[in-house]
Amino acid sequence: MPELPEVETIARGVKNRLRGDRIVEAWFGSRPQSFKSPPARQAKGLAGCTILDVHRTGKHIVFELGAGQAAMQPQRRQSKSAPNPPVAPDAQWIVHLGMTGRLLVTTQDSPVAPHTHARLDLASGRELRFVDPRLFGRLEFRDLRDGAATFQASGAEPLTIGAREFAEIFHRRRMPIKAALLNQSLLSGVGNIYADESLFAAGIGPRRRTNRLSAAELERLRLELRRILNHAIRLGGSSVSDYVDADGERGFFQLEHCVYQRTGEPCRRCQTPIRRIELAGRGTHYCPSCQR
DNA sequence: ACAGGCTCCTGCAGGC
DNA sequence: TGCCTGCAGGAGCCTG
Repeated sequence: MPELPEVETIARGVKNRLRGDRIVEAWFGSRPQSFKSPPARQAKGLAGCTILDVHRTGKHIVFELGAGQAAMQPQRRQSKSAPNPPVAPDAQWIVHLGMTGRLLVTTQDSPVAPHTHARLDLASGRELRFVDPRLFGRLEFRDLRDGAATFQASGAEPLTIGAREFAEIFHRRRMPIKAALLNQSLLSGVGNIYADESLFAAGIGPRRRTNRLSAAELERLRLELRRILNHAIRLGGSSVSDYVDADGERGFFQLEHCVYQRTGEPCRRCQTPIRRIELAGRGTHYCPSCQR
């Protein structure tokens, strides 16, 4: 299940492979759940666009697109020396992987996997495919020339948020801290794994109400969350090619979880069995001794 | 405005 | 061996 570190790694991998390539034609399937904007409009908008950049915002992968040939010119002029200057995009394609969504870069003749909901034919002869068995992922196209707003995450960015803003966000709420970490309108990108792991690292019980946490505890949580996310990004980086190319989720779960899905196993710090409860509708794992 | 619960969807693990 | 049940979860929506 891709959270911030996985999405960051995938976005980097896709960017390295596809930047500068052009979408010749796009095909969309017939599962309406997958499409945040109408599939016919997405296909029409994507056709002919050049992929200028790919990056992560929250758990979303954002493709910055240039319409037609004009977008390629600045890249050609600059190709050898300095990095390309930023080019204002004409459109964006926004991919949310949900739980089971994957982006695959394949050749055009490779067999189409079940649950493939979108295929983009590329000028390089390759194909970018969106595969998503559980249909929790979403695809959206925004034509910025039509006045659509640039995509923005609803919550703050966990890797860069400062101490004051972090404290302000959580201090006003009364919900359990675990629920708050999962709330994407507060922080964007944290999912179940990293919520549990960061709370363990910070020594905070998942049921604690956010407004009852001390300033020191909130700051500890902010720093541990950032540390764990960055650590996971470093681990994920090594396996991006496997993931994007073919079948591998291999490598993405190298991260040594301390609590997540370790119910009943001994805490790595104090040997107390890890406990599992349900909180905010999610399985929640914690050490009853280390987390207060 | 906020908190919390429900729902979507399918693959897989575990039990009988 | 094969079927059935329950579980996994991101985020939008609904209710209190």
